[in-house]
Amino acid sequence: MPEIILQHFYNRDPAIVARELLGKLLVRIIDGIRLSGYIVETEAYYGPEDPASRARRGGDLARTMRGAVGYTLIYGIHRQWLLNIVAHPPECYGAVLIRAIEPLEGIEYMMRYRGRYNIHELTNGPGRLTRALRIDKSLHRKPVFKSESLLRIEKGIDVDVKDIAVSYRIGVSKDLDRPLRFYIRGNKFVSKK
DNA sequence: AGGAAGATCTACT
DNA sequence: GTAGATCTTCCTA
Repeated sequence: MPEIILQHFYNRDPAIVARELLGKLLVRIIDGIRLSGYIVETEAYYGPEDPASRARRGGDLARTMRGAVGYTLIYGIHRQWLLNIVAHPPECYGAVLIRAIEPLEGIEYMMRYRGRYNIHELTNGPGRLTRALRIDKSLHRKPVFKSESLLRIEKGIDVDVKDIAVSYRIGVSKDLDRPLRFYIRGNKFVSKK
């Protein structure tokens, strides 16, 4: 039986959650088919004090980032959907962006749907993985800690601390002074070295 | 009602 | 390496 990750896992600092999400299994059920992949790259985002955070702009995204943890936060940019998980201590803002996964189940389905047949180009980027897993705005604000969710996070593999690499975030024009991107060193499915 | 910004991806040179 | 595609969201008037 697959083991779901419980809600309290997300009730911590987003950087901690981002690091510990590495190796977890992202599972998507679509048309009764199970698609999945190990999370191999994440980024942590904070509240309005974070120049790269969507919380800065207010509105629904900011409210969601301060709302219940363990829920999806999905927003569009440049015609793609980006998947985040709300994660923060009580009364704070925070979310973790899922940037890349290593495909495990349903690889053929993902290839057909995305029209890409090179496995290394299937899910190595935040916009790419949402397309491969058919994730869109209809999955916004849904719990990933329930075993019946169509998009959820399950226990995956243990990642050794020494295999975790850290860098500054990618694609942001103004970053914080501390590196908030986490990825599995040497993994072939990470979006960038 | 309009405008601007943006946590990207792809194709082409 | 870089330009351009093309969409959602929020802010201002």
